[in-house]
Amino acid sequence: MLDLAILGLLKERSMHGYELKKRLSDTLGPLFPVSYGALYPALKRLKTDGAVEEVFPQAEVRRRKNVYRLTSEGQRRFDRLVESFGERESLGDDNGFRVRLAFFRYMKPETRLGVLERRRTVLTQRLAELKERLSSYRERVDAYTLSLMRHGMDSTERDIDWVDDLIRAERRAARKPRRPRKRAMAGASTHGGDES
Amino acid sequence: MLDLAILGLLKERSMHGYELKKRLSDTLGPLFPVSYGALYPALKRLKTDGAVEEVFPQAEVRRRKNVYRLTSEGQRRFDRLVESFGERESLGDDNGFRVRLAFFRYMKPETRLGVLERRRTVLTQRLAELKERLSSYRERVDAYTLSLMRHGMDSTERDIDWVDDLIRAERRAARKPRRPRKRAMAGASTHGGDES
DNA sequence: CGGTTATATATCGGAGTGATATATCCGTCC
DNA sequence: GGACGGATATATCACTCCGATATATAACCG
Repeated sequence: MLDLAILGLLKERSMHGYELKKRLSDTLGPLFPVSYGALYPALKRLKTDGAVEEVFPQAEVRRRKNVYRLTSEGQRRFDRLVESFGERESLGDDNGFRVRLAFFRYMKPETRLGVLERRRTVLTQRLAELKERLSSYRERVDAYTLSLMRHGMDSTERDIDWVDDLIRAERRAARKPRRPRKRAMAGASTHGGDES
Repeated sequence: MLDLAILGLLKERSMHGYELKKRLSDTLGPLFPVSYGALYPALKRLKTDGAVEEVFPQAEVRRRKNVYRLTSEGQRRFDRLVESFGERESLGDDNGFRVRLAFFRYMKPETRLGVLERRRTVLTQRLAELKERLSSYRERVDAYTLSLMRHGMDSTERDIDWVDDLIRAERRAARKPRRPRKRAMAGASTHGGDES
């Protein structure tokens, strides 16, 4: 999860921890919160595993920033993580999808479609579960819980619509390949946000 | 978080771990996922802290279920946890609000309003943050991330509307006190679900 | 009777949170 | 110029939670 985000950012260029965190928080903000307590241990882990390596900038004494570069092993790791979406990810893990979406540009079109479709499946199951619970517990729960369930269903339905838009846009782009260059994704652009 | 849910359920009646988990998953389902790996340690902790105590049902050899009862210390703990909403809870913690809502019936009207208003503040801040990021990074992010941000804003706006409905209903109920008994919360019932 | 499913508790490694500590670097106000 | 505050930068801590797994017994059913 965090690994994926780190590896994804390092694909663009080498960075140090603080910058990584800044980048993630700046663009995704509350959609994917990152804490230092997770980030620095993750970097250490990735370094141990050989997915990233430390790079020492030209000068000599500059030992205050730890700059990391993606290795080829890290490249492979990123691809593996991307493909694995939907296997380890649980019903409650919405961040996983968001992060993957944020790095969609690095994936092959088929991979993108696969991720979107698995996401759709998860959301559909969630919706079915909520409907099921609502109908069998309607009488027994209080008005607050009822409202919670209903809003949960509404939100999930909207998330599904959004994913459907993304799927449609992806299919459209697959049919008439890279023409609009800058103007892709037009259909999906009126939607935003995600999750439960 | 989990503590609050456990304590809240035990207010109704004494239960053992498995039943607790079942109850939570049955009513809240994917809106508040509970794992045994969190539940059993939490029960042990609460017992050590004196918030719950083990109760041995009449018979002698029935040592297969560990039934827990809420103590008066546990009662106080529940109240404290409820009031503390918004202090420890971060931007990313949407479960906290959901669980509290599921136990709203045990709170005083003022407490309910307080929780709702703090929730509203968090969501408003989140929305502002998303808007801010969208406007300052619009040119630099790809279409996928853009769509993600937009959907995030949409969802957050809907969440705010929902909370507003709940607040209105709460205020209404405060003005003409407990008349409709069963038919409270009418205004908020067309909405449901939550979170980014 | 044996097999499957539901009930029930426990524990483990790994990962994330929120807090805190501790530096250095940089601008700027007096 | 030097004190101060804020941004930069890394690290670690206790705690909580997740997902998986192990291990029982009870209940149902053909």
